[in-house]
Amino acid sequence: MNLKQLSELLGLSQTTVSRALNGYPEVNEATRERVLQAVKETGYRPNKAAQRLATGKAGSIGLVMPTAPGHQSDVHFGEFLAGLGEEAVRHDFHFVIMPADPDDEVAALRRLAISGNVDALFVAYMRGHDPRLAMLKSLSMPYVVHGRSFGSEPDYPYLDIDNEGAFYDATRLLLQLGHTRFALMNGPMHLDFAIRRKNGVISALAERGLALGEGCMSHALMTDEQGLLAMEHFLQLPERPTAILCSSTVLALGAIRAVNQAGLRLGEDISLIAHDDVLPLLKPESFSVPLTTTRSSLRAAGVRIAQRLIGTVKQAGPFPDQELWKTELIVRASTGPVPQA
Amino acid sequence: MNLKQLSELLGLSQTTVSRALNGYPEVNEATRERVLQAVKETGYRPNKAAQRLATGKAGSIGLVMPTAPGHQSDVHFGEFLAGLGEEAVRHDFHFVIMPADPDDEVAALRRLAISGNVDALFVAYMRGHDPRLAMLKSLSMPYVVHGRSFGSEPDYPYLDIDNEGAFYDATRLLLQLGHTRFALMNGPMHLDFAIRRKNGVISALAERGLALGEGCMSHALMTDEQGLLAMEHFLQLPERPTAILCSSTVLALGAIRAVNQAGLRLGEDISLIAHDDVLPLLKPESFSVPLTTTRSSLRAAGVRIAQRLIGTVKQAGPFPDQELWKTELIVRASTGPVPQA
DNA sequence: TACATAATTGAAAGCGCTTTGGATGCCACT
DNA sequence: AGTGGCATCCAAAGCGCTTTCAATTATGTA
Repeated sequence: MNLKQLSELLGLSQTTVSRALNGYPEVNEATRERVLQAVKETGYRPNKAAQRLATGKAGSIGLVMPTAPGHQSDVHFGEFLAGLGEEAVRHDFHFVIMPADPDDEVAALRRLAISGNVDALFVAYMRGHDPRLAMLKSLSMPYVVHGRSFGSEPDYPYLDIDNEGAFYDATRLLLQLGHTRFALMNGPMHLDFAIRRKNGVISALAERGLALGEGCMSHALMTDEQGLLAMEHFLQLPERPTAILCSSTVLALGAIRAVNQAGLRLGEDISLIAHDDVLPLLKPESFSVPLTTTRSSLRAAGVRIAQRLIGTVKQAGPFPDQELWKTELIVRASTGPVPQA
Repeated sequence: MNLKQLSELLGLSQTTVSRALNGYPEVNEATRERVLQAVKETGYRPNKAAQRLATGKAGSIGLVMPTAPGHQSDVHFGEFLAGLGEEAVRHDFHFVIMPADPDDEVAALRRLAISGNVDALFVAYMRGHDPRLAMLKSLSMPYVVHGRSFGSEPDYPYLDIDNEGAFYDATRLLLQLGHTRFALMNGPMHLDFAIRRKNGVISALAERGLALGEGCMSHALMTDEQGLLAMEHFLQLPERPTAILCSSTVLALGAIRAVNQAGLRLGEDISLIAHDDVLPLLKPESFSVPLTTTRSSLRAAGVRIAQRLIGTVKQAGPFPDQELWKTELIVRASTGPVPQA
């Protein structure tokens, strides 16, 4: 069933039917009723490809998903997607996901943009000096970046959380508790958030004349296994750190296992603060020793970015171009005063 | 830059250029070279919407993602998607994800199909007597179901793992170790896999004249928090179970925390077998007590389903319509002989 | 009653691509 | 020279929708 058939059925022109469907004012209310009724009865749905071709709008936002054999999927991706979806469903938008080899993201993004399948782009996993920014700017298609790109001019639309501030605050809390030997368990080194979190820690320490010790910084994928390994490493250090900053509750999971296995007590022998993306599968408050965290909902960020993206496509008023969300520092039981030597 | 402009630039007809690009044989090799060269220089990309309209093929597979405010995202979804993506990227396919309220999945699936945005559908989160099957059959669009629908005639294309067999085998192992008091920590009750796993457990027990005790079965979202709660409940039972079957390593995470908090030892006081979807963030072998598991890679299933879907769209030979994958039972340290009373 | 104005409706021209159904020219072959 | 076959190429017809421009009818005004 297509427009032509439907309009013949109704004895109307395609024009009028199309207008009735799209809410144009110049069509008689009675006719509109009739059309709507017929749509219900026939189950007619406009062909999106044709609509897309005619209007240039697709009602979709595009994103690339890094993937490859052996490339580990990322919990955070799914959670973020849920946020985007939550908003998209309200506007009858959908996503076009372009899977791409992690080495090929720039090209994949360009392909996606040019494909004509999407109205706007969402970009994540930002890196320092990210090469995608230049490409995006040249594209004349709306986009929003999740995160920022350290080292690039901040003249692009983004939504980020204050990673540096979060880890600065977390570090200060631990300093106030008397800790002096710190370690940072971070995400992959090239990612923007990792860079900023590191800076937050370093600058808080520097204010007290301290620094991260030798071997007290790890960069790894954020899985529990990597958390375990990193923590085991920290615990073997001659000057064992007493305060751990951790980029994810997933990492913390493994880290805490290592602490337990070493016979140490979390919150007493070792203090730990993790960043909490509010993943539904892992609640810091239900850890056996509830975790002190810096918190910011990944999902909420997804919702917000979808709002901005969809709003821009629909020309629904101006949105702030750049948003930096503060994180909350929530103190629970995994942090305590430095143990007496 | 569109086809018309490109062809004018080359002094050829759109027909010839189109053919050159799509590998038709009736175009002179020299001309084809020339065209390809021009494409490189101009950066021309065919408009997908137009291609879609003309051919009826979109190079995409569609899926609906259940989402709503308050609806928890699911780790397994992301992992599965990674598998789909891994295969899709090889064929230059992409996904169209339709977010939908969980109550609205049938309609969302239909919208997606009719939208003309996709060539094939992938369907997951199957339920008993799933209403989507009838709709899919009426659709004349290729699809593959991940899982099955208990209670429906198995006359649809699917890929499933042998959930019943897995939990049957796991239960038998525990029976052989002398356990008699069992509990099952399952996923949401309406989901097909949960039904079959339950059946596997029940039938293995029945062979020994045993059954699940009162209150020894939980159905919940597969998060660590729910695992914790369920296990706490089990441990308070007057006839405390000694053998736990668990539908996910994520649930196991919380469950084990409860075991530890109760001062019990995993693999001694309590034996536990979990189903392992091979999530990269949670490796059963790196639990402090490595987990005995039934294993089947969710990601591999994603890859396979993508193969079938894309193969069908590309008409690349026949695929088996129904696949049932065996799981592996991998014995590690979380299972041991029943403790002496 | 005559004419301007508003309210409805349609015809037809695209959107950018694929593909059908010829053309055209060149060659071998009889 | 005449014919058929082959290799190339092209014009034009869609695919299903939106939208411009124009036509028609209904309404209101002088």
